[in-house]
Amino acid sequence: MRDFSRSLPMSLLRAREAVMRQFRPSLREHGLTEQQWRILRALAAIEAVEVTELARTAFLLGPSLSRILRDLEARNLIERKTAKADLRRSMVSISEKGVKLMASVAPSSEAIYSEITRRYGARKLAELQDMLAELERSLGELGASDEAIAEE
Amino acid sequence: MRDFSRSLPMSLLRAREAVMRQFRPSLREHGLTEQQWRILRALAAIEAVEVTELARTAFLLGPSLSRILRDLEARNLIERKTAKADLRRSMVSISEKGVKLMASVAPSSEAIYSEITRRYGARKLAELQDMLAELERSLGELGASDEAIAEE
DNA sequence: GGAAGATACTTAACATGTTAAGTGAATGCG
DNA sequence: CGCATTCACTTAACATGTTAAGTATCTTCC
Repeated sequence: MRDFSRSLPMSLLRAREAVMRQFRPSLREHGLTEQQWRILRALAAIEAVEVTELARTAFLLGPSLSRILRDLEARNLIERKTAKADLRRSMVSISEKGVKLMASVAPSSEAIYSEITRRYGARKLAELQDMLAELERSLGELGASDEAIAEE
Repeated sequence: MRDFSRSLPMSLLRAREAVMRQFRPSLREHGLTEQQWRILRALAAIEAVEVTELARTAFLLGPSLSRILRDLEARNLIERKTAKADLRRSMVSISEKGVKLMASVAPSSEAIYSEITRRYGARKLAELQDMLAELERSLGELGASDEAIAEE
């Protein structure tokens, strides 16, 4: 069996950890986890979104998102309103306080990203991202999460 | 601010998830999580290891590993002995039952890996792994986990 | 050889990942 | 219309990630 330390999942895990290790301390100083930061960033780009759509863009599972939104709301970093037309849906948006928090984190976050780009090389980084995207495509078509296949 | 869905951390996260989505169902059928599987694979390659060294090879933090080893031991998949020379250290090894479980999982795991390689391309896969390894190197030198730097 | 510091874990506490089950609200359709 | 199905979330339960604190053992150095 292949030396598992050189398997694709391990390579991806280690690479991602190497990257996140750069960001976590800064986020932590601002009282944010990686996931909370993803949510704020996703929200900053739009007026309001449904929870399900937010889960897709922030790449979080529903249950995780549910909990995190509860906490972010308690901290007044986001706001929710139930949609008028469909009481099941709730629209989530970033609050003014959330925007301010983002503004305070963004500079250091940008600086870290720039430093990563500088060390690894911008061209190489773009190449890597392309290859990762194609890996996703290669696997996405078949192994998607909820294929309508008989549960047996 | 950069569209975060195209950021490096997200690219790596999505790619890894696309890969792991292929493996999880098979592991699950055998009652193993991804991390438990990593540990068994790491143990299969050697006679016995210290916990700290195992944490390094399986890429798990100490506390996670502590819990998982407790559970794997309860399931009789691994064995531990405290080292004679140093009572702090404990040597971990895979049990016979653990070896058998691995043997039952390995075929499907290998098949999945082969299919991923086939879909993405062996050459491309090797290239990707090289680029990931270099990303690690680029970032590892400075941002390592425990640099002896003033706590402020 | 004995106290201070370092080491190898383990526990604790809280946040998230993951799957299954629950809840209330829309939809489809006879 | 009415009832079964689907949908959009939320809760529950258990496993892991992450940081801090705890415990026992070992090492160092006077």
